Amino acid sequence: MSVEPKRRAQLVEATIHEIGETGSLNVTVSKIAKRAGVSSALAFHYFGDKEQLFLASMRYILAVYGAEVRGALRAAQTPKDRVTGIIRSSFSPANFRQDVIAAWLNFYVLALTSPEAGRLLRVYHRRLHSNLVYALRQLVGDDAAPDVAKRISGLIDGLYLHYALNPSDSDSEHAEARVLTSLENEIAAHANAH
Amino acid sequence: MSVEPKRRAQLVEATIHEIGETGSLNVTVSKIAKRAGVSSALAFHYFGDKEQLFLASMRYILAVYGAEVRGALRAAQTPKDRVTGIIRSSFSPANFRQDVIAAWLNFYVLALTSPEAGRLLRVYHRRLHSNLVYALRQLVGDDAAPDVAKRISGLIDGLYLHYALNPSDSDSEHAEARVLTSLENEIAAHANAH
DNA sequence: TTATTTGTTGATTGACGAGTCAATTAGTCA
DNA sequence: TGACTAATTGACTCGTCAATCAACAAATAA
Repeated sequence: MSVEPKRRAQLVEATIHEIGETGSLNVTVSKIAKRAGVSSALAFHYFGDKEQLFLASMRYILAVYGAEVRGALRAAQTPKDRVTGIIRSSFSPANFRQDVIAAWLNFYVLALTSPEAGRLLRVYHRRLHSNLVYALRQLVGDDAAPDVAKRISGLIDGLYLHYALNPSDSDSEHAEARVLTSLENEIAAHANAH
Repeated sequence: MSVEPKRRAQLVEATIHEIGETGSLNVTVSKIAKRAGVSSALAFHYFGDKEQLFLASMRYILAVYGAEVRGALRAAQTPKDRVTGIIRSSFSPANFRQDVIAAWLNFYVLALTSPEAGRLLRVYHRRLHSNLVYALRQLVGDDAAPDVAKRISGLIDGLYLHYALNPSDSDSEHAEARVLTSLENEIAAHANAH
């Protein structure tokens, strides 16, 4: 079998680690390649240029997250299980890690300049949103679901940001619990409106 | 009077515009200086190096925001006025602008590598948090206030992030309304617990 | 007037990094 | 074995940019 997929994966993972360690996109292809154990020329050979390497790394992170969400949804029995599953996925060990979060944050910045990066993030947002809306309908009603979903996903991203700035004062369980509390508030607010 | 403060202000504002336009911290000192109408050497003369220029720009943005919050708090009559005042300040025209938000986002990234940038952001977070807690005490009780504050500030930052990615699908009133709705939820949840 | 400080710049440099390319090695198959 | 392809690299180019510096202008003081 060809070694190409393996090399691509090595380079993508090295990219994420490097971004996480440096905390910025100012990482050299040489450094990434060295971490992956290959020459920089090989990175260019496989990815064309630096931006494509970044985009591949984004897709990888998004794919990992997406797989986690799908798994949680598959295992869910009740509507509430679905929502909590989505929330839990966001704070799972695979996603809620310094280097991954640093990469996320940097990809948001990248999205300001790279149309393709923006597209990827928007696709992810839409999927997350529609998953949430679908799961929330039976909990807070069809009318409220979209707005509630925006508040929940907004809170998730905000807590990511806080964690990026201050990993010490909030761990994943803390953050997860905060979002779940908000969810309870939303459900209660809906129940009271009737 | 000396021209120094004027030049510093020109350079700081040019920095923010440049970051907003570029969408990243990959802006050259020359570009910034040209926008400010001076030579790049002058920027180095006044700020020492590029990072100091960035930090001065952060302090400027933080100062503008802080002044706005203080104004809102001064005008507030009731506890609820205080909280809504803080929330409104976050989405005021001066703060909720593409270039300012792009700068914010980039400063978060900068905080990952620059200790001083991290310090500045953490100071801002703490101030925002304590302002919120103080205002929330009478609305949701002493015990709940800190947690509620975290959820509200988390939501604010998350909506900033969403706006940075997708300015079209959410304007400042939309975002503000979302946070205010969450605030209502929190207040209602507290009322129901008694 | 002359001397001194303040403001300002153009020219320069040293380092670094993206991307290219010609050349080498490893692997495959007839 | 030999012919061919895939994988890989070291060395190089070209551009960019942060930072420095020597010099000059303009205001201010003596």
